[in-house]
Amino acid sequence: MLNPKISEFQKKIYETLQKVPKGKVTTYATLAKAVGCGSCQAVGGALKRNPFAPEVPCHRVVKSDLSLGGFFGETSGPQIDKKKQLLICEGVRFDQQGRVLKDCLWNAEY
DNA sequence: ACCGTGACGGCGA
DNA sequence: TTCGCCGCCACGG
Repeated sequence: MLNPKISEFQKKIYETLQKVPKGKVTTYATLAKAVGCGSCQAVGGALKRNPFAPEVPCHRVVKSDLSLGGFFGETSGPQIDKKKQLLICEGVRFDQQGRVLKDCLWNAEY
């Protein structure tokens, strides 16, 4: 549905995520700070149960160490591979370590 | 590089 | 409705 009942907490996360331009990625910690939350895991949990799958680009969120992190509840597997391909498709580059290049990170500290 | 702890929200029993 | 446990993490030792 377009209007499921969600908490303001998740709403903020989704809006912040939508501010991330295509071809760029952000981290859980950055999102957590953006919403004023001290827990990065809470952010991940919200994305995990993200009711707006294609609407909210949850695939543009990576871990603070620039690794892909998880995707739809899978820390590894076909979902993660899909996530990687999706990011590449948007223009995000990866190194041989499977990490996102830092210049692809979205600077939210303006 | 690895393991343990910290922190916050959501969901299940 | 309340309590407890888990989770797409982060960071320090």
